[in-house]
Amino acid sequence: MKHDPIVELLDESRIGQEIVVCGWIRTFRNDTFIALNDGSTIKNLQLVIDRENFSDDVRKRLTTGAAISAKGELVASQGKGQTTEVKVTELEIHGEADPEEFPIQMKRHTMEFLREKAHLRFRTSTFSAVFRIRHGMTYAVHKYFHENGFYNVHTPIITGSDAEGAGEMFRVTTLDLNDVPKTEDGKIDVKQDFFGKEANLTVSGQLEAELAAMALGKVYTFGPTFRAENSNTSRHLAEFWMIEPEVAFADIVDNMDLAEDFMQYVVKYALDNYADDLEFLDQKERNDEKSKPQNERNELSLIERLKFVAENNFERITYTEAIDILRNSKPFKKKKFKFPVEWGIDLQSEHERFLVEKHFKKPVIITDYPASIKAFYMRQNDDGKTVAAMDILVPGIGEIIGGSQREERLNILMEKCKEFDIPEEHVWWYLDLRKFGSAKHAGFGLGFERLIMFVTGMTNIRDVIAFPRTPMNAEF
RNA sequence: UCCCCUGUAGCUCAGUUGGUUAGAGCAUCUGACUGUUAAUCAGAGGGUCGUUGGUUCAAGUCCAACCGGGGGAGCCA
Repeated sequence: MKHDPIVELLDESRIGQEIVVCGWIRTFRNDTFIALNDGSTIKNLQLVIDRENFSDDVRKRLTTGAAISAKGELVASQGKGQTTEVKVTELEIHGEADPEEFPIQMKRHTMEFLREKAHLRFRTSTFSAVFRIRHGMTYAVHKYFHENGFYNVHTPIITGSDAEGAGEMFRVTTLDLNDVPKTEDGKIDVKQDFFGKEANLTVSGQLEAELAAMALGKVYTFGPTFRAENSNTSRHLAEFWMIEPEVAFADIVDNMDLAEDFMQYVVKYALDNYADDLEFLDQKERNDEKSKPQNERNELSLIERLKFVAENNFERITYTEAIDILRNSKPFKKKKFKFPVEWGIDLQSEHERFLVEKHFKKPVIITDYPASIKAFYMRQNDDGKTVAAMDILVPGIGEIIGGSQREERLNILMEKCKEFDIPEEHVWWYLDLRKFGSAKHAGFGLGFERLIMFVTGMTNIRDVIAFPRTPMNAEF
């Protein structure tokens, strides 16, 4: 059915035209006024039903959630809440929504309740705003990389490489689980499986992206990623989307510059293109925070935070400097930290939060971590103790980006494999890259959902993805 | 996986030291009103108190196990 998106009918320029709209009823007030939403904008269009032209029977079926289309003239509104409205002449009800059963009402629901109604939560203002912004961020990611000379690479979702050490993996198999073929010594006979070897869902496209970068120069991946960790937190998913740029002839500083420029670009894109949705989420956050104690509220509003990030440089410190700051901090001296702070140990959430939310109050890039707490492929620094790693931490979410300059020297990488107990035959292709035209290169991984949390102000990662996959949860 | 909190109407919640027939607001239904803005006003219906077992004359309330949800931690993006 040919029809006009509501987003185009809200300002005065089309007043006087005959229009057709389709959408879902948010409320039907006073037996006369329909608030209609079609997903093209967070705002509703008001339809005015002349009671004399529409029977009681028709009006009775106009309930919250029903799908309708309407034809009529767009006129200047007589009421105060909107500039335009539709004087309806024809009305069609496509699908009723039984008010006794339809669970979504024109009032506040908890995020937990809506999470159980995953098929209907798109109909709410909050989630439609989140998913419009999510789309915009997807577009902004591709736009940024395309405009900066990067090529998108589709790295495999099913992978035979298992030495990345990035986390627990989901096994992929076509073997009959009720009758698994065994070898003579009682182990699973993987030779009979689909790929003739163990296969898993990818935990990262990085190693493959490196191969592409060392030919195409600048590449990025943007795809689904799977971690079979039993993580029950507001910032972990079993299935999430990750963005992984990889750049040849780049060092750790180039990498930081790229990450910061990228973050500022996509945040600015949201501010410039999704003002209505952000305004709504900004207001929602203020309302939600009214019930919280002062010290748990954000000092800046959502939109103020985004503007701040778009306009200010990130703080850059080394791991060693971070340890010094922590050891000289008030909470350390008053023994408020639960975990010890000393050079060589990994930073805990409480330490990261102090640095980002209390000390610097802005995104922080921490570099040059001890080699022992980072992955085997990260480039060893000249001090022999640290590697050229970088994590970007943002207020409220924590780690949003993790990256590094990669070890390009074959002999050092081979030593690292030994140290980390990674058999060379598992990563021969990755090592080969260092044999033939090796060069320094760097990249990072950015959790897309964590970016969406940051941009929308949503506090649970399950509420920024349409169908969250978490332990014991895959209903839809 | 660990620690803490929590589960009462469609939704959000109250329910006292265990004690009659289980409470409110919103939603729903009926009626009134008719330029409303989460419309308003009057009335009505709506409950296996997460599940199972236990203590007790008596359990929404106490105990145990299990199942869900939330917050925090670890792992990380």
